Parts: sequence; structure tokens; C-alpha cells
Amino acid sequence: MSQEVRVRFAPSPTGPLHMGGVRTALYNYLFARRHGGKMILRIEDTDSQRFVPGAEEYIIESLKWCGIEIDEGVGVGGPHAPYRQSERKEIYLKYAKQLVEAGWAYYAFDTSEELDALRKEAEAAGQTFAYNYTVREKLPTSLSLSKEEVEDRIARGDIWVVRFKMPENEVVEMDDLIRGHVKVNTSTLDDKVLYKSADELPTYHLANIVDDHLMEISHVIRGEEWLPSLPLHYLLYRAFGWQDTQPQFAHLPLLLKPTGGGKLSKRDGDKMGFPVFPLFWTSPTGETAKGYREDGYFAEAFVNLLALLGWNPGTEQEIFSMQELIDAFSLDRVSKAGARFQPDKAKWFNAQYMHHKSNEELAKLFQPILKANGVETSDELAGKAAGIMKERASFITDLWDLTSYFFVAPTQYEEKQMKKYWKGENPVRLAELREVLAAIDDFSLENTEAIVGAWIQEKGYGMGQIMNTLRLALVGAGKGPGMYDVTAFIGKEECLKRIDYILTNLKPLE
RNA sequence: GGUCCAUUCGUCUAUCGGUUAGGACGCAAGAUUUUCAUUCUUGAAAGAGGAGUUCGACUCUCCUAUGGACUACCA
Repeated sequence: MSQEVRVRFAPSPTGPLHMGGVRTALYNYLFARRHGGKMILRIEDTDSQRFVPGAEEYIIESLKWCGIEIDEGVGVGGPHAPYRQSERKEIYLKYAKQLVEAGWAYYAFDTSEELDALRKEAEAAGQTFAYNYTVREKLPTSLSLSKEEVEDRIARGDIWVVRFKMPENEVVEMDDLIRGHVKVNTSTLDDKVLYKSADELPTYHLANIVDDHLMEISHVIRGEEWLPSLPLHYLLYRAFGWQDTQPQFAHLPLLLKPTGGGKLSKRDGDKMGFPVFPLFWTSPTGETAKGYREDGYFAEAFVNLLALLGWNPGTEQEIFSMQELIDAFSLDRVSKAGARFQPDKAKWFNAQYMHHKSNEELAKLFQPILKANGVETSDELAGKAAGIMKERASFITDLWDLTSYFFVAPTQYEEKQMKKYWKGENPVRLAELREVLAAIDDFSLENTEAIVGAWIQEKGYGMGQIMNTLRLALVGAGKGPGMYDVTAFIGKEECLKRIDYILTNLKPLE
């Protein structure tokens, strides 16, 4: 690549950043890092109607959580500042006028109401209204009106827009890094609005091309939903005379619903119980949405699973650190078809990361949950408990259910386990075991196991009967790790206490 | 309706003209196990359909079908 690689992620702050958006940002980031280029964050807030307070902050925090670093842009500044389009307002009008003067665009004075009426009319006649070469000279535009009248209308403050004058019957040939060669006939396209006098703002198309040019973007990596407007964008580069520095395009496949049939949406998550947003979100109106972070996902796992949705390395490796992704990433291994999101696989990815966490890392993440459950303990014990049980957990949030008995004595006993073991000779055996345990000084896992094991063998008792009765006393249920893990963890005193409790408070069943 | 894009196990995907079509998730069975899990082994499971090109097609071309995106003075 002769030119410096400069890519941008350019979201619109109209709500929380969708996981599909995060993936787009991630691919941009991986591409930039892979080629030693720059990652730019530009906020495209040219729609004053749909602006949502807090959305921009949400986007920035989400990227940060994922470890997607911004080299230039909103929040960090840079040589092409400002990077928020609303702060670049005055730039765009000049370019819109330049296009009109060059004959690539024109003024149109229709009101929204008039256009709505035209659309309804066409619909009633079974047709589709298109603002294009067939109507632009019949409607109130600078193409049909006299120069004087156009100037008059503008001077008197009539509302106007600048529309692109789409050429007639010309084939635009385009190249996409992922899809290859694409061609479209311009006669099937319409005259898109580029600039609106009403709010003195450009639309996406104009702002996007102007800013990508000014910011020297080398590659535009964006969602497939933009493919239909690629011809317009090509033509815009041509109209401005910027073909030589025009960026290369790559349109990413969509992220689909788990059931297939459409783009992944917030509703799917609500329905099936998985998040579609990276972080928990509260809208200004008080609506909330689940987030991966708050649902117990590790950022690394989230990034990993997102990376593999639409891209693969061509090897059988599935677990990737960010650095490994950077080293392996390439656009020509991005697939063309949409990828269905599968919550089960997301869970599996998280579990993989969970199993590889050190006790220290786990302790830090687990402590807040312990506190929320009223447990004050050291990082060492929190980490140890988590470490013993992590292989059975997929999420940090699973850990409490898996380890609560390490910290809190049972007050209730699972019925199934009770029916099975709190009867016959078992309570009496437990009382005997209590004395065996009481005589042990070194309560380490190995020592306890050796002494109790020898005792069971000597007496000829059933291993299962004894251990499960002990499990009932210490855990209160039929779950948990090996029993000696439990005895060693809670210690002799607590162990005897729990046994005494069940012996005195729970009546054996017959 | 129009334009464009896509189509390999249920799902994510490998294969860049010659393979017993590979892996992963999920599922099923078995082994291990004092419980619950973990783990391990094994299994079922795919080229949308039809034409062509070719000695040979999942791979290239065309048609059909299906799915999707777009079709705003939203991005």
C-alpha cells in the first residue's frame, strides 16, 4: 500500500452502539493496526432530529471497553479537528455550491409536504415516485426556474435543498474489496439530497465524502447497508475531481438475527435474553437495554466472538487476543454472506476466557458480587473459591451460585439430597465422622482425605453414603467440588459447626 | 414493485477445478466421577435447484428459487 492507511469509524449518535457497529469499528481498528495506519473516530451528527443525548459518550466508552483505541477524532483531537460533523457545518455549504456551479447538482424548492403528496399520488397509481431525471425539470428546481427566480427565492428565505443531478443511463463501475466488481446503471438511481437549508446541514452522503476526503481516509470499511449508495459516492468523488485520492471500499456482511431473517435488533435480544449492546444503556426517556459488560462478559471474549462473525483466519484457531487478531486480520478473509449471531457460541467464548483467568484476576471481578451478597472476604479466598469452580462457570456472575457455600453455611437443605441421604444410618455415621474430623489437626486437603479415607475403609462404610451426607451438611445440596476442597477451604471450626447444626436441627427422615 | 448483494452440516465457517468435503458451537451416546460439573472418546449432520464450460465442479458462467439490504430533506 503506497498511501498511508487511514480508516474511520463514523457512527451516528442516535442511540446506543449496536454490536454490529462495534464489529465494524473492530474491523476498522484491526485493519488500521495491521497496516500501521490510523484509526479515526468521527461523529456523524447531521440529523438534529434523531440526536440522542448520551449516545456519543456511550459510543466512546464502548470502544474503550473493547480495547479499540482511537488515534484521531472525537475525544482525542487531531490534525483534522473538529471531528464532530455538527461542528463542521460551515464547511459543507461551500462544497454543495461548488457542485451546483459545476452542473453536478441543483437547487430544489419542493416542501416535504409536496413530496409526500407526489409519493402518495404515484402509489395510488401503482407506481413509485422517484426524484430523478424524469421529473427534475418539471418540479420547482434551478433546472426549471429562471436564474432570477432561483436567486429571488433563496434571497427571500424559501426553504431549499441541493440535490445531486444523477446522470442518465450511465453504467458506474465500482470495486469493493470484499465483493469484487459491481456495476449499476444510473437511471435506476435518484437525485439524492446533499444539503438542506432548513437546518444548514449536509446529509450523510455529502458530509461523508467531503470529510473522508478532507481527513485523507484511505479505506472505507462499513456495513453492507451502504452498498446501494456506493454509486452515488463514486459519482460524488468524480464530481469533485477527487478520483485520484478516492478511498477503497469494503462492505461488511450484516449481523443477522439468531433465527435468520433480518438484521439483528434490540428486540431479538429482549425476546431471547441476550444483549445486543456492549454496555448497559439507559435512554433519556428511561428505557434500558442489556449490555455484554453488565451481563458478565469479558471484553476480550466479546471482541473475540465478534471478530469471528464474518471473518476467519483460515486456520483452526478460534481463541484470539487483540494482538493475534491484528496480526491475522485481512479483508479478503471477510465473508460475503450475513452471519447469524448465535448466543450459545457467545457463551462458549466467554467460558473459554473464564477458564484461563488467574485467581487474582477472578478475585478482582468476583469481589463486587461477593459484597453484593453480604460476604466480606480476602482477595485470596475469593480468588481461591473462584479458581476451584471456574471450570464450571461461563460467566463471572455464575460464580456466586457455584461457591456461596464456601462463604455462607447452608440454612436450607435441598430436598432431593435430603431424601437420599438424611435417613437410615447416615445421620449416625455423620456424628461419627464429626469426631474423626475433630481429632484432625492438619486440616489440609491431602491430610483430611487420607485420614477420612482410611477411616471409611477401616469401618467398611460406603464412600458415597458418607461423602454425600457430609456434602448435605456442608453444602446443603448435591453440588460442589470434591468434598475435601470444601473442608480445606472452610476449615475445621466451620466444618464442625455445620455438622453440629444439621445434627441438632434437622430431623432424620425414615 | 425496482436496484443491488448473498446462498457448504441446525449455526459460525474451511475448501481458492481433482479431498473419505475439515474444524468449532449446539445435539446424542459412551468413558471417567462420592455429588454437580469438568474432561476425554465416538456419532448423527452440508455444497438450494437446473443448465452449461471442463477429462473432472462445492469451486467458473447463465437461469430459477430462496434470503437479505436499500429504495427519506435518517444514518
